[in-house]
Amino acid sequence: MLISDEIARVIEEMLAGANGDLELQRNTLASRVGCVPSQINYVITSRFTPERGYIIESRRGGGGYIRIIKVDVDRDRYLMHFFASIGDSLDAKTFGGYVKTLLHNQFITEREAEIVRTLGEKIDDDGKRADGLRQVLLKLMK
Amino acid sequence: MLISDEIARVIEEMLAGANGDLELQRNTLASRVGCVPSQINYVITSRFTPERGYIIESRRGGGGYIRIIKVDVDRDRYLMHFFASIGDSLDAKTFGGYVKTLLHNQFITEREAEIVRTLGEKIDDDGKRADGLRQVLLKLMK
DNA sequence: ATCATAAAGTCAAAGAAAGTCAAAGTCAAA
DNA sequence: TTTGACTTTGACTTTCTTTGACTTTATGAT
Repeated sequence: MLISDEIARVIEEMLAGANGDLELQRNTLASRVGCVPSQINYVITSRFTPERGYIIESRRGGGGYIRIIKVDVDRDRYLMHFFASIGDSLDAKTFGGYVKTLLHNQFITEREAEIVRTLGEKIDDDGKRADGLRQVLLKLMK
Repeated sequence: MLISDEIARVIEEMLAGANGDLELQRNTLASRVGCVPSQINYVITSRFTPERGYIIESRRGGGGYIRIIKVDVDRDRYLMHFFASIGDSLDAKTFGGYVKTLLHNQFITEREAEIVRTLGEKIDDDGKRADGLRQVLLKLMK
């Protein structure tokens, strides 16, 4: 049984008890579960990724922390479906369509749509475009 | 809980009760909140910066004080200046700095900042990055 | 003018967290 | 049995905070 899996289990447990919004101390967790601190980073980057619906924030120095937010993708059928339907590649035109839909359904404001369109135009790669849109959605679902 | 955050909280509170123009005694505040006087300076320089829309004045000696003014910058003028300072090429880090500044000065919301950051990460080219940010600003200035 | 006192400012050291990265280990699949 | 993905470890880096000794500036009394 892997330590990393154990760490992930503990984090998920804490996350559940914190309504999907958890703030933890890296060193504390590391010593509690018995591993080196940097392994916490490994677990987070390998398992609590944006792709899987997690948002990570952190701060160093005194009073530092790591914040893990679980985006409840199931909360909204529509968004979930939307999210899934994006796929891993998106040409510019389709991208625009998605933005329009989001705006229409009031998931984003007009200003936000402008920003997404404008920056979307600067992305060359279809994969990155899909990735970007999915990540934006995750942030907004917070 | 950080003492610096507590100090910042107290200052903001006083600032609110003083219509954005506050004069305080460093030593008095320090002893009230229980820290060394120089920590007040630390909090001011790390949190009440011009970037975030504060002006600091002070005087030493008998009857000395620190004055903190929360300033509301003129939107269009500021954006214009900002716009000009971007230039035609922007590395990822500088881009992030600009976003932070816009957020701090409340020209964009937290959500909008997230969008800009997320999509900004998907842009490879320094020129396109600068271009994108400038265009976003133009949209917001409308 | 000079000196005592009262502020605030500066700066560097120490402390407290988290981040990065590469080397070494594990293990299953080809 | 070699390869390659995934894991474990620890040294080193970066960021942020706390503290205190020392400096500078202002006021007022002698």
